[in-house]
Formats: sequence, structure tokens, C-alpha cells
Amino acid sequence: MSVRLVILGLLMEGDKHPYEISQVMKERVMDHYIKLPKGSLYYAITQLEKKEYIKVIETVRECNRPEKTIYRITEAGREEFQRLLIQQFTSSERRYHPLYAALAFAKLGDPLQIAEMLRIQMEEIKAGVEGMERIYEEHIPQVSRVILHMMMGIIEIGRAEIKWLDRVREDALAGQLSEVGEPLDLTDKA
Amino acid sequence: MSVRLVILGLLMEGDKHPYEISQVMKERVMDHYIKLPKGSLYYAITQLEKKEYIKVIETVRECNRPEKTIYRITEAGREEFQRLLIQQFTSSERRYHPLYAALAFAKLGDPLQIAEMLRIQMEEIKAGVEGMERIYEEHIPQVSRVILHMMMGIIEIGRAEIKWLDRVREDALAGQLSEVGEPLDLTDKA
DNA sequence: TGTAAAATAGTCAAATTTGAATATAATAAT
DNA sequence: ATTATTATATTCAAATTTGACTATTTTACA
Repeated sequence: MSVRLVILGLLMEGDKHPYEISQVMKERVMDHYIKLPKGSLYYAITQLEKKEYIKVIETVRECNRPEKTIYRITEAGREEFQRLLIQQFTSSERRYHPLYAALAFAKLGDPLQIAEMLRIQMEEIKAGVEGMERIYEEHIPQVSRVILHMMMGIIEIGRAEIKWLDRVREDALAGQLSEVGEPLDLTDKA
Repeated sequence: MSVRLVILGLLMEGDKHPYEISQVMKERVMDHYIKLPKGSLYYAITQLEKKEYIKVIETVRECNRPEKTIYRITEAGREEFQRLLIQQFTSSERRYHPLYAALAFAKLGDPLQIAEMLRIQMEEIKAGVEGMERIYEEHIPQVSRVILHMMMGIIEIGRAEIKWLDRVREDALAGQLSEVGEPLDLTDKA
């Protein structure tokens, strides 16, 4: 799972406590492209410690704050990281867009309501793409090309989704979603 | 969750036993765009029955096969279906490509190995897209436009991913993934 | 004729994910 | 001065997912 990859990857740079991992991810806008809920973070930390891929270095208490438990990656952890990196690169996990399931049953819903919901979806995706475009521009001088590539991937996949949903929405507005035997017109109007 | 939507959606067409739901999904190639492992299917059935969205109609035993428990959707179930359909259409669940996490830590891996893994990924995606293109062509005369739209979405998102990964791979081969401050060249070479 | 594979139908323990709850301190706002 | 919000830091129960296992029948095939 990517959670472990991220934890080990960030610990490769230096010792950290779990909350700090979460912070670093935000600073580097990783939370925009990697999912890591807190529950999963602490759970994964426990698992990694059990398997001795990481170990506790010290527990610090500043002021009256809760204790911070600082972890360090072990030699076995570094090997595990390489394994996980390859696994992540070769993962053939399929991703299912929630709208696939929705569209599969669209005939049982109200076309105009569907058109409206698609419009909102498109706006959300557009907002996400524009946000990532800004982040991309800001990061050009600072980050490596591979990170820029990754961001550009998010942008272009988002753009493809918008084009796609725009066609579906037009059809919904025209009340043609349920028509059978009519091939789609895919001429690019953009 | 989409599992419940699918179960209720298929039961809207008529009574079925769990295994039959699984079969119908395969016949309609839904397994290509909706994830529904068996464990989750039976779990969801139990949950839906608890909440009385579906009820047992009869248990049949043919020959010496295991019993088939046949379910029917209730009136409350039909209402729940409409609720779930809207929820699915308005879901803003973000989808995280496994390669995002992989690329975020690519600097800690071997560039040539990464290029090779990206090549394999691209081939897998290409195979998926070509498979869906065939399914699309075959289904044109039989299914509603909304289903064609959905399939075309899968195809076009896949194509966008291939173009994206092709650029990343070129950079990996050129050993440029870790370079900082170099904007990407996005001129379309296709 | 034997035997391997695929289809039928479902169960279950274990791993994981989710999201809310806990507790305190610092900062901002009215 | 008081209230609200954000930040720090973690825990936990409950819901869900996974994937392997059970058991039988039918079909393919050598």
C-alpha cells in the first residue's frame, strides 16, 4: 500500500514523528495526489514498527503537549522501501470512477437532474485542475521534473474527464441518454 | 457505496440470487468498470437485508448444488436506490493513481528500471483501452447511449494516461527525472 | 475412461479503512 | 474578556474489504 511507501520514503530523509509526516505531506502538496487519512497513518506506523522496518528513537514532550514519538527507518526498512517502490510502479490496480457506476444506472434516474449533477461534477473537476495548474506553475523552479510530470498527469487526466462529461451532459439535456443504437458523435468541438 | 447501488439497481429489474447478480454484471461487462468482489457482494446483501431494502423470496436447491437465496427489492429499497444514485452522481471521492505516489518517490529509484516499469504500465493501459474499444464497437447496436458514453470515457481517460506516461518514460530514459528548474516540453508529438 | 479445469454458490477470519472522539494549547476575532 | 477556530498529537470502535477456503457439478480433453 502507498501509505507505507510514503512513510518509509519520508523517513529516508530523516527521523520524524507521525504528525510531522502528515505536515510534510501538506507542505509538499502531496495530500493533493496521495491519500493518507490519519487513522491509516498511525495504523501503518504500528505495522511498520512490528516488522522492524522503523524503530522508535525517542519520545519528546514539549510544554504540556501530547507526546511525540519519533521514528527512524531501519536497514530492513530501506530494503522494504525499494520493494514497495517497485510494487507501486508495477501495480495494476484498476481505478473505478464513481460515475461509471452512476452512468450504468442512469436510465433509472431523471435526465435533467443528471445533467445538473454532471455540471456540478465538471465544475469540481475544473476547480481541481485549475488548482493544480497554479501549483504546477509555482513549483516549476523548485521541484524535479518528475514531480512536474506527475502534476501534469493530474491536469491532463482531469481535462480528459471534463471533455468526456461535457458530451454526456449535452446528451442528458437533449434527453438522449436512453436511446439505443445511436453511435456517439465524437467530433471535437473544443 | 457503489456495491449497494449495483445490487439494488439489478434487483429493480427482477428478483435475483447473489451469484446471479455477479453473473449479470459479467454478461454486461460491468465488471470492467465497477468493482464488486464476492466478499463485498455477500456482505452488502446482508446489510441491505438488515435494513429491509431487500427481502428473501425463496431458497431453491437444484440438484445437489448449494442453496440459492433469491432476493427481491422492497419499496424502501427503491427509494434507497434513488438516494444512492444521486449520491453516486454527486460523489466527489477523489481517485488517486498509484503512479502518483510512485512518481513522488521516483528520485529514490533506478531511472532505467523506472522507464521499463512505465513501459509495462503503458502496455497494460493500452491493452485495456483496446479491449474497451472492441467492447464499445460490439455494443453500439445494443446498448443505450449513456453506456456508450461511459465506455468512451474509459477509453479517453486511458488514452490521456498513455500520452502522459510516454512523456515521463522518455524523461526517465534520458535520466532527467531528477532535474530541477526545467519546465516540461508539452508540444504534442502524436 | 480418467482427470483437469471451469462454473456454481457461498463462508469466514484477518487486515485495513474510516471517521469520530479525546485532550490541550495557541491564535484570532468580536 | 470571551468565544471560536486552528494547530498539535493520538486513539479507538465499528464498518468494510480482501482473499483464501469449502464443496459440488459440469464440461473439456487426452
